[in-house]
Amino acid sequence: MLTRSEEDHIKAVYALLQEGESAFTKDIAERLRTKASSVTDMLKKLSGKSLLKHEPYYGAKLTAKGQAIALQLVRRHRLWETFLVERLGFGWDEVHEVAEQMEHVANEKLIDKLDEYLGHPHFDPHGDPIPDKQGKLRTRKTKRLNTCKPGESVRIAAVSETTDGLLRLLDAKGLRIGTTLSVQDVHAFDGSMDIKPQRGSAFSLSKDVIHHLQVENA
Amino acid sequence: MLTRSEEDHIKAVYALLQEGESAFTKDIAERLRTKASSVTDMLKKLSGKSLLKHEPYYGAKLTAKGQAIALQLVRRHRLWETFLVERLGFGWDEVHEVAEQMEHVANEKLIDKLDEYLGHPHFDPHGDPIPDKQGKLRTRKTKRLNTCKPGESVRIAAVSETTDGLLRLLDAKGLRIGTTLSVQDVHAFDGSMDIKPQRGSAFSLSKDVIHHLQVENA
DNA sequence: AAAATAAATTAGGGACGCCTAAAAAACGAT
DNA sequence: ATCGTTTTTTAGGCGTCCCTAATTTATTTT
Ligand SMILES: [Mn+2]
Ligand SMILES: [Mn+2]
Ligand SMILES: [Mn+2]
Ligand SMILES: [Mn+2]
Repeated sequence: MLTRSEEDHIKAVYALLQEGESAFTKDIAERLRTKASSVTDMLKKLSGKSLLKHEPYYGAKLTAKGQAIALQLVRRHRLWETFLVERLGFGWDEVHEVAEQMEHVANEKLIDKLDEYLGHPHFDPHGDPIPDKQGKLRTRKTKRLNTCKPGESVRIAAVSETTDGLLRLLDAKGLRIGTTLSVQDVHAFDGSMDIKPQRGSAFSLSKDVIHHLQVENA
Repeated sequence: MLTRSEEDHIKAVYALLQEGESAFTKDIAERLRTKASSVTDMLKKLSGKSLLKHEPYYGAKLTAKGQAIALQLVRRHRLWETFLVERLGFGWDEVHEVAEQMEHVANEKLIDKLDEYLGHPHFDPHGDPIPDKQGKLRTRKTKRLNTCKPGESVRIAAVSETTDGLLRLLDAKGLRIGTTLSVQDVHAFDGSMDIKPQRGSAFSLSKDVIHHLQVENA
């Protein structure tokens, strides 16, 4: 049985490995709002449990066993987020912290039944894929909105590296998962983009917003 | 913010105070499957936080503050149990351990929304009352089935001091919350009782079972 | 009232998860 | 190649929560 702290470290390593070759001490510490020395301690401990390989000074990578655990945690987190939004009526900007706690409730039957209750969803409220019981992720070909050219028509598939503030801004602009929009203009000066949702009139989005939007062709 | 262990100790004290004047170290330890010396440590700590009063050698009583916390914990525990049984389809003998973990997820909005989602239930799957947001408990006048006399007709209101084995036995006999039955005979020899459910034929229940059944007049 | 027993507390210690400060290693820029 | 900066590790320590063993207090028996 893993502790909450062990689980959070494994999840942080997993997330960082999505971005790069190796998960570095500093980045793990930053994610978990802890100190590098604490992370080193934990990497040693998890390494001893064969959940990851720690190459001192060169970061950590998950073992197959560690990755399987990470995927289960991601599964739990995203299923609970889905439950909170779809059943309890939480806003998509309110669920992360709660799911961060709920993901540590360890009971296989609970997650199986929750998954079934929700109708085996493939994506969470932020558009992130939910691993199935075997840890398999549904992949899609998406690109970031900032890479799109004027004239393109796309659908919002996910919001990446979400923060509550970003999600509230999107809410305020009426943008959500599934919203279809066309790119009207891109301004080189500030990297902003003029877009027009399928329903509603056009408006502008800053560079800071558009690179968080993962879109797929409409 | 309280730790899981602190919360479990408060809940144990609360439960024991339902039975007696004071909650004793030994009984708390037994409930939490820990040692008396560990309990003493924790009682000191909680006493320092003004959540209970510890009279060395004479047990502990909750303060108003401690009792309010205990009631919120009981509320969370029983709401999650209700969710697990009514929404996820768990058996009433399977939910205690899971709820024991979920009750420690601390988020007021979560519990408010869960309560609403479940339709503000007043009783959990075992017939135990669910405190409302203010900690108020609905009281009923119930008695234990072993105190009933032949000829009485009663309804099962709750199962007290539940264990999974007891609940499975009741399941097997078709007895659940709300079942109406009449007392046919009581055998002084072994304390067993012959009962007849409203629908179905009569059978016998052992002393060990009937004193766990809280009933109200049908 | 003394002895035996039961219950609770104190003393001391281990594992864990976190910290700060110091030392070591790696990296980037000249 | 060396210097300064950044990153990581190591060393040492603290609070929590748990334990066993020893001691103290309370209760029950004789
Ligand atoms: Mn978490
Ligand atoms: Mn999410
Ligand atoms: Mn608990
Ligand atoms: Mn219950």
